[in-house]
Amino acid sequence: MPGSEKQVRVRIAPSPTGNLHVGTVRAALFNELFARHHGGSFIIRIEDTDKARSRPEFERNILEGLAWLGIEWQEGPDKDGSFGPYRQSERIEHYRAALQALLDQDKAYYDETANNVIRLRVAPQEVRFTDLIRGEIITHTDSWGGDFVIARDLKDPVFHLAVVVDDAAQQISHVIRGEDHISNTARHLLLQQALNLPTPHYAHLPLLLDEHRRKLSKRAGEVSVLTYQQHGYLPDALLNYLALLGWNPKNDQEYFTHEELIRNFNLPGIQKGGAVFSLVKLQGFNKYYLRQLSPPALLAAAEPYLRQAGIAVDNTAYWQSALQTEQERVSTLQELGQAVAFFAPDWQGDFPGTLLIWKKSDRQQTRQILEKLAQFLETLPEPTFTVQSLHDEIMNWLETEQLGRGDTLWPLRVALTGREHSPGPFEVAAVLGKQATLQRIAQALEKLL
RNA sequence: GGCUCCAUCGUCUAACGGCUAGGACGCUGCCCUUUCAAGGCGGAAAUAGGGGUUCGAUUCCCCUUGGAGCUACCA
Repeated sequence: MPGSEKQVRVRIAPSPTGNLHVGTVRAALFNELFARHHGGSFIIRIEDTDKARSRPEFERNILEGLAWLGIEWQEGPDKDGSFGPYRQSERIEHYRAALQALLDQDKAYYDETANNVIRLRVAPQEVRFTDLIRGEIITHTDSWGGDFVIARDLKDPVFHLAVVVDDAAQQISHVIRGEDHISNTARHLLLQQALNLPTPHYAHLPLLLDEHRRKLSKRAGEVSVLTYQQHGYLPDALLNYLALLGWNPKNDQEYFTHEELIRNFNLPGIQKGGAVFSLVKLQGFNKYYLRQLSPPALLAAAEPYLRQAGIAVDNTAYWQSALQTEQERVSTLQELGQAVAFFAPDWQGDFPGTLLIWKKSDRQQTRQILEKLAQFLETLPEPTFTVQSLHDEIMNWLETEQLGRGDTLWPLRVALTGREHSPGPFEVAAVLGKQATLQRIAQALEKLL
């Protein structure tokens, strides 16, 4: 078309028949990135024409999940624009009018042989359109049998009719949706022709696949965003990972902020083949984003998970330091909450005494060393309880006492943490402070009697 | 079955028709080291097969094979 470029308006049209799905998130993300890259609008339209399965709590879950991820929309059921309403259940009049027009012009008819549903008349023909990602796609109407159902009755339209009417009414310029809709597109084109409506551009995204390379579905497991939220994945990590599933910037960059994604996003960077959703790789991203958090941000993010692990955060500085010792060692906030449990002031070291004994040592020797170490630590002033000073002091002491590192540091670490694997003893002791450190060593000694 | 889409390491992917096919995650060897991580330095790992076109195909065309999606009065 000559003249000014049409305003970019895109949408996602989730049906509120389940909690927010990662596939929906990725479609939402790609639409949002496309809109913002082109200075356009991103719209959320709730497709609740399936009255039996649609539920308001699912709509809420979808909207809250997208907001949690930092995906922004300009118009939606909770954000009025000039193209509302944004729930199909509230747009029945539009569909009724369209259906009536089709019936009046004899472009559609009541099918008396099948429950009196309304069908669109379709002359046998080839339907073609240009997909922005795949190029020209040609379908013959014979392949699905021609006339197709567009409504159960005047007030009960089927998805095909509703999308076409709404996309036109809301001036959608680009329909960016899952590959599973490719075969529906021909029907939508036919409907647009019958209703004299414009045809938007279409771009069909590759599917998200499970480990068996089948379409990611609820049955396949962890597809609900809520689950990832509960497990302690960071929104930025999920967003970054999802953006790279089926799209890439044509270079080696892996980590993107939301703004960088907006700047770099384009349709040619979208892949044609389906992409397997890998929890392992998502964990890698989450680990990376976890490491980027400042101590206050880390505490803020981790607090719900600490509470979940039975930890009351009464001392901000203490818990910030405690979290830092595990920050690089875990991949989710949930793991983090469990990992720092031993820092609780009222921790009762519930571990077997044998765990205190280093592989080349024995019970008696371990006891003697811990006793001596406690006496030595007793002489250190409180300000010495920093990672660096403790390291220097204890290492020096080991040398003068002619003691082995493993023989000493392993039991110390276990005495303080009760764990086979944990942060180093200096890090932990520095957080605990002198008093708690000595107390835990004393507690451990009792296990060696 | 019919229709449609797709095809580079295990996975996500890069490579104007032109270097030893690059990166990331994972796996793995060594170093570091009190454990586990982290970190440093290495390694294994891919163009599905067959025909063309071309001086030259990962790249373009065809066939085969394989996979997926759709095939609802669900969206």
